[in-house]
Amino acid sequence: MPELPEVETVARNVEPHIIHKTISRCEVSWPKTIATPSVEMFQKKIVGQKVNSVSRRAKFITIRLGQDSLLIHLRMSGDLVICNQDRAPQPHDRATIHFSDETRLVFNDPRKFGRLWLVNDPEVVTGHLGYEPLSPSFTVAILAQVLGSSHRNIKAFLLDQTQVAGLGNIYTDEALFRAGILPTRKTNDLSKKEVEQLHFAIRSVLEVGIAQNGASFDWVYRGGNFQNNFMVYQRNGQPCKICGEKITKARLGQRGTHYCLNCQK
DNA sequence: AGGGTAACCCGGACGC
DNA sequence: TGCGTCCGGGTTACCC
Repeated sequence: MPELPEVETVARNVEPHIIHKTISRCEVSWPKTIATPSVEMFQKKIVGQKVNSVSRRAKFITIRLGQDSLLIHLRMSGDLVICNQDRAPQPHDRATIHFSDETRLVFNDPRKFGRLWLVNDPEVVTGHLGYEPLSPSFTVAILAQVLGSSHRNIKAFLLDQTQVAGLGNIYTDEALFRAGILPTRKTNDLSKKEVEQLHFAIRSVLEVGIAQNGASFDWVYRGGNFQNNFMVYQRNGQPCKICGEKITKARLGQRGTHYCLNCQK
């Protein structure tokens, strides 16, 4: 095996390092609720299985194995690290999957919010999810349809993974700003033009976020550079980058919600 | 159906 | 310096 640099990675960078490899061993060091089914079953069943493919569904990473599928949700602070056997264990390593060629896939997660599943059918985990916003099937007409069938405020709707899947608090606030829509608006009260703007905003915000490898705030919430593109998120009290008005932060649906009262209607 | 709340976590920021 | 308290990310459970 050639020299393998340690890679702090995002999902789409994992595949080339693990594809077609066979799992020889698995350690889970935080045995409370991290793994489904039980940690014991997880560790036992995963050994001997070969990686067939790596894909993504909303915020879930799906690794199809010979027999089962391994699903990973990083939540906020989770990280996947590809390394060789020389890497010393780190303080927040929660699970380590060893491959027969001595390389490893380490799940590191300071906040212990991330989750792992080993299931026969990935739909058991992801079956409840709504539309994939970057999929061609997610059209303006589809968005208009799901918005029309709900009576909630748009902020809560966008966070609901069973409707449109994959937006978290940051991307919801950023998408609503870019669409010029206040987070308190009702889903079934948006004009045709606003739905079009929202559809475009959801996609572009995710595309930029993915291109930037996500956002970093500090050493825990670390990733890429999307924070440089924040228009409203965590900018409360600061001037709007478009109109100069102070960005407002309010509590909506138990979540910090950031918006510009001038740019968003 | 929608909304509100609590729980799960813990490093960091803040106040005293 | 040191200690206590609160925050926030995503999700589920549960209640009204």
